[in-house]
Amino acid sequence: MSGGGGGGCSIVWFRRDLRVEDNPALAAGVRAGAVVAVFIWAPEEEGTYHPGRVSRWWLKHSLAHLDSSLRSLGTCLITKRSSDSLSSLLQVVKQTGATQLFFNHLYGYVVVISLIVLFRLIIVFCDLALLNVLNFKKSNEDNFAFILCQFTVFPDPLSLVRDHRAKELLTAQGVAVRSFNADLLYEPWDVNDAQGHPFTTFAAFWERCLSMSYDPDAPLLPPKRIISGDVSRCPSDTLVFEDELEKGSNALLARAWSPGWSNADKALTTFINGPLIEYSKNRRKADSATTSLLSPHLHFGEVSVRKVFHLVRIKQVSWANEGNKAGDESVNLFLKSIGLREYSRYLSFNHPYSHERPLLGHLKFFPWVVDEGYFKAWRQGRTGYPLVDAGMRELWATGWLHDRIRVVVSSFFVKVLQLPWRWGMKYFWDTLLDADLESDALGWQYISGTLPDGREFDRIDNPQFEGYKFDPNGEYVRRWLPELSRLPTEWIHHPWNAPESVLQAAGIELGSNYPLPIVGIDAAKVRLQEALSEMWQLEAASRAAIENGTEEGLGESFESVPIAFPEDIQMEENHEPARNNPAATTRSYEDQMVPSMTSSMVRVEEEESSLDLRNAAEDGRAEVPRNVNVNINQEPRRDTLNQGVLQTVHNNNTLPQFNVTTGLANAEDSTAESSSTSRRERDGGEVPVWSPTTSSYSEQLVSDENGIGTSSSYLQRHPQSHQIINWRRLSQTGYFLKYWTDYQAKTSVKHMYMTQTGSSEAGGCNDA
DNA sequence: TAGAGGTTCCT
DNA sequence: GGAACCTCT
Repeated sequence: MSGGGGGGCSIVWFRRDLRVEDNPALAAGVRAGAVVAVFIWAPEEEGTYHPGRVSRWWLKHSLAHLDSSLRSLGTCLITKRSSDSLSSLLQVVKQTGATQLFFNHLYGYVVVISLIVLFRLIIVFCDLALLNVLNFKKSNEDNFAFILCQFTVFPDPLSLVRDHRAKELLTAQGVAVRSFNADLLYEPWDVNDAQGHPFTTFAAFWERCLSMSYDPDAPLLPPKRIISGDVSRCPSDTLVFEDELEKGSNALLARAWSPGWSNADKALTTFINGPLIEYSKNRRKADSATTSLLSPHLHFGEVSVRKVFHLVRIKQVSWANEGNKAGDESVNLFLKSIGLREYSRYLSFNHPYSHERPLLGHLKFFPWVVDEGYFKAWRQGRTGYPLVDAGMRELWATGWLHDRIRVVVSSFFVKVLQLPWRWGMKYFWDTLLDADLESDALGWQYISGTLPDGREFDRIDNPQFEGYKFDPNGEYVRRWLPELSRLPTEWIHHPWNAPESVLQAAGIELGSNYPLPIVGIDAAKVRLQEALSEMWQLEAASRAAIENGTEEGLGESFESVPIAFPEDIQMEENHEPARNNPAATTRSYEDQMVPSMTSSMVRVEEEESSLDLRNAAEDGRAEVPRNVNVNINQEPRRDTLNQGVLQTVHNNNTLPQFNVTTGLANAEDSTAESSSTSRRERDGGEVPVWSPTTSSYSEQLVSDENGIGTSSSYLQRHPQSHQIINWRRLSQTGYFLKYWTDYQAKTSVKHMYMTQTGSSEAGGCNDA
């Protein structure tokens, strides 16, 4: 391996580390000599989770900022448009004569799937073939075409695996590759319990992180100067991050946000010297001004989490010396949110499929309400619950939401509306500036009760009470729901209880200019209990079938009846619902359009912005059908699908995935007549099937004595059927999961990365 | 001081 | 909804 700067240049591959400060890969490149900085834009590789409009807007500006910083240091950012990062990387190697590649780790999910149904079939029929393929690969065969093929068709459990393939491929081409941890305080494999096992609850995980025997690496300074590699034969592609339709909406984002690493740095300083000290006191406020607003910067790696950690800890020490208890508490609380981000990566490392697959087995039997009217009302902030609606309007308008409000709106989504959680996650993904697959998956699974330490599913938070908790004076609601702006605080979070005279005085006509509650909370509670009973019943039936040996596969198929992702269900009201056209691949961006910024973001006159918002709500999107707003307490109509599902459970099916497909077709037929028809299905979200066809999974579920639980109370209430997936077992079950475990064991991913990282350079290739 | 009762927080 | 933490008697 060539070291030092004497030979060819180094490529520094930027991904989600768009900064020059505390960037170990860049620092290594600079140490090694001449540098070619590269960013490859390959959104297709992200499959369903390719970046939404607001994320793309951020990326565009962040890259421009990075390029400008690199230019001032002596080089520039080469950008490439690609459908395949690896081949683009190889191309850059050839064009620049690079002999080294440096990049920083990603730990997240990589999903390379677009034709999900097709993929199901591939899995069913090609299991063995893929196994052979893997063996082939493991034999160290250096076959570029094969790896590329695998790369584009195969859903990687982890970015680490993808990166490892890049490393293998480039090493075979004579390029020395090194990667670094730049995204986490501690590598996921370094944080284990006393037995050396990964933690399965956040509190224990974070406690361990904070008591590690060594501190996270101190942040690196930016390079003083960068010697540019020869890029004369390596032209940049022009990257297009927004179309004409999106530009108008995006222009408004710039009034509130400043992407770019040095702006991130400013935001960090501002926060530490300002809101941080009152972070604990203000944590119950829905107001964004009390938060760090760092999340989009962190997502794109514009600021290093280690720098955040160090600066905040320094502040904590100084406050501790002053005896400032509130400051100390605030820091702990803020660091906890940093810890949650760490934990999301930790989970995705240890449990690669948690963005698609509930970690607890029972939820796959939950009969989700598949109602596009509900979904639309939620998206548009027209559910009739002011706090929820205000949150959804803020999200829609600004691409951002306070963490508390995220919990409120997503909890409402799952528990009250009982819409498939993956729909909501996908919508967040498309609309949040800080959309982050790992964090969002953690959040939604927490809400959906699928984490061992998450909320119980059978608990419904009442948005009215939450409203008075997080927005006691109604300011937040009034800011985002101008139609309620004149309603007294007493009624602001439950206008449906307000006397007619009060409503009249406030200019509110419920069901007309503001909806009645879309679902009554009491009705939702009843409905949720029914749904849970049904879930346990189905789960028990499935288990019985498995024990009888009549049903081998279903227990493993976590997605028995798929529900299309919302992007597949076209969101516009003026289109036929996509259930009539599930294969439609056209994407609707309408729901991502930002109609207006409002006062909280742009600090313009309240009245003007309110008008904007109102206009936007009425013009920018199709109206929510009136009937959606007035059917309070109305039970969504059930169709016969569930009977079919039950039959499916009892039937002897050797290919459960086909049931899946059939179930989808049936569902489409049964609901084709009306877009406002409600129906229930057993699970949420169209999920690519990497569920195995082997039978070991279910047995492990049943027989596992080491299973981890949800909160014990919940378990106690459902001892009869609560089978919990053991996470260690989970990671060993299923074809792909098995693949990952094998991968970890046989290629020693951990060892590989440890020996590559700068912190243990003696074990890796030398830098000279 | 044990225990009742209230409050807070929950990834 | 309930564990964990308080305050009060």
